[in-house]
Amino acid sequence: MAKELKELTKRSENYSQWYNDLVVKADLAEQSAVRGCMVIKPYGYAIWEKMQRQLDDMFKETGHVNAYFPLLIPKSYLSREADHVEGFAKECAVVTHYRLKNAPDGSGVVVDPAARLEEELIIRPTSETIIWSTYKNWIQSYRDLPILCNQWANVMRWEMRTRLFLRTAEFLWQEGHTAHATREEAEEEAQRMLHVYGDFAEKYMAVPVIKGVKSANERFAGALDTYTIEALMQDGKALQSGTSHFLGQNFAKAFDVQFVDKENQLQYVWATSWGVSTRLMGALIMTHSDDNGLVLPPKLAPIQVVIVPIYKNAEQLEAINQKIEGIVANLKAMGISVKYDNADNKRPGFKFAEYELKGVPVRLVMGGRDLENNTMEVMRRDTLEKQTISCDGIEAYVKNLLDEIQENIFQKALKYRQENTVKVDTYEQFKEQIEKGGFILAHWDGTPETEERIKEETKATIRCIPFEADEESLTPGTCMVTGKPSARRVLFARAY
RNA sequence: CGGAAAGUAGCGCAGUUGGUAGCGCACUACGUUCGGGACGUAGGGGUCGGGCGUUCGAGUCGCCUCUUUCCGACCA
Repeated sequence: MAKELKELTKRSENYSQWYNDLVVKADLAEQSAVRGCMVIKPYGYAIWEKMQRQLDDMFKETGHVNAYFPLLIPKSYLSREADHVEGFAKECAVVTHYRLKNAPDGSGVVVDPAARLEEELIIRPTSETIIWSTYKNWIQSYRDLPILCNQWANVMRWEMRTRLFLRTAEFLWQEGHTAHATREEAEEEAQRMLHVYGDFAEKYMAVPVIKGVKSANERFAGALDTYTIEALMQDGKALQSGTSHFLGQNFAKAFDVQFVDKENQLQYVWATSWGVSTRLMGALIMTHSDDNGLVLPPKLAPIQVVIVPIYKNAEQLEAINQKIEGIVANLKAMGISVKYDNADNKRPGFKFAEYELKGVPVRLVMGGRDLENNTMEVMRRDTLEKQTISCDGIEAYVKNLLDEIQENIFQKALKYRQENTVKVDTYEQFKEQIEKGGFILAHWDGTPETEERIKEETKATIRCIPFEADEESLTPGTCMVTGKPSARRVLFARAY
């Protein structure tokens, strides 16, 4: 194995170090000079674009449209909704001035003290407030409802500790903000979007997720209910991968958004918001990767197939080029993104290692032997298995293999999660089990106090109250901590 | 904002009792190679985070300062 990969493996005892190295070495992203921010590099961004496109299609299919709202939010807006103010992190970037001037001593530019803003502007940490202040003007009658808008944007939260893709000061996301005439419709919307996220995670990212509702402690500030998808990473920690909130009438009341219903009565509208971010990239990386690097699901891989020639001289390369040309064209015609890397400045072994690091699902190799035999070597990234097969019909074989890889990595992740999800009945067992990582299903008395105590003593939180559960989990029991009655088991884990 | 550590070439690091900076990777040129990150030869690149001090002399010692990383609190 190559030196650099050995280094990567050696460090894998420290998962977070391994993760960071992987992100950097696979050329996905790097730390920016700006505190806590990241530079998403072209290869990483290509993955994000694929995710974005797919999600956007799914939003459109469910009747949503895109819009865009301002980056800057007047400070007073953030004071409107009481719970939102109380619960939301105050770590925000604040704009106080609107002009620079040349420093009198010629040392560069300084902030012009005369250009102080009367009201400070906040760089959006999320857009509920600015959007609801806008919706107020869009909504008069029940005929104006529902409003089903989504925004692709960047947001900023001045996080104390950051990690590439998982928690950065600035991140890319989409936030859906909808307005409805009835409570039922809004609740339905919040759940619908959670299922869209769940489908996306499982069918495209090949990341199995548990869908459920958050406990009061973990709920979004200002929401009546927060629905979540929770994924289990390979180090046994949970990652909240997407959330959908039923906001009730809280924001409508805070921003005075009312409509006239069919009976000519004035009503406050019902709201939802939902979002996923570049954190999904973190989930993708941490769910599938191994010590050779990234493993990408074929449906999101920017390069699905890479072809590497092995040759001794220019004539041989020319012969291989000609042979490959047709195969590349056929693969492309089938909608497969393929890269033929016949660059002369890297040796084959280098290319192999590099594309493995980048998680390309399938590698095809043609050398002198293959040229004579009309064969190619096929390697699949998920299992690293190699096979030599005939060039005739290789396109169909590859197409099929991509589907198989997509399914296989999902099953592998699902198996891992199943093996690392256990039920415990006593607090002692719980404390022991939580050290091993993984999901724990346990009974809880439903009080924030007990939840808080568990968090303090074990660092574990209630990830969600799952929608789907086996019969035993839905049978009442007693809280593992207090012994009080519990309606059902809930999902615990340590989380990112 | 509390606790710990680190700043020396693009990256990762070494640098002894103070004597004027080195290694690996990467980079450039040429040649030989090419079925799992090639090798040889020859090159280019740093006034050691910043400031002050001690000293004939500071990467090394002292003080101050800045920055970053890690562990906590906060969070998609």
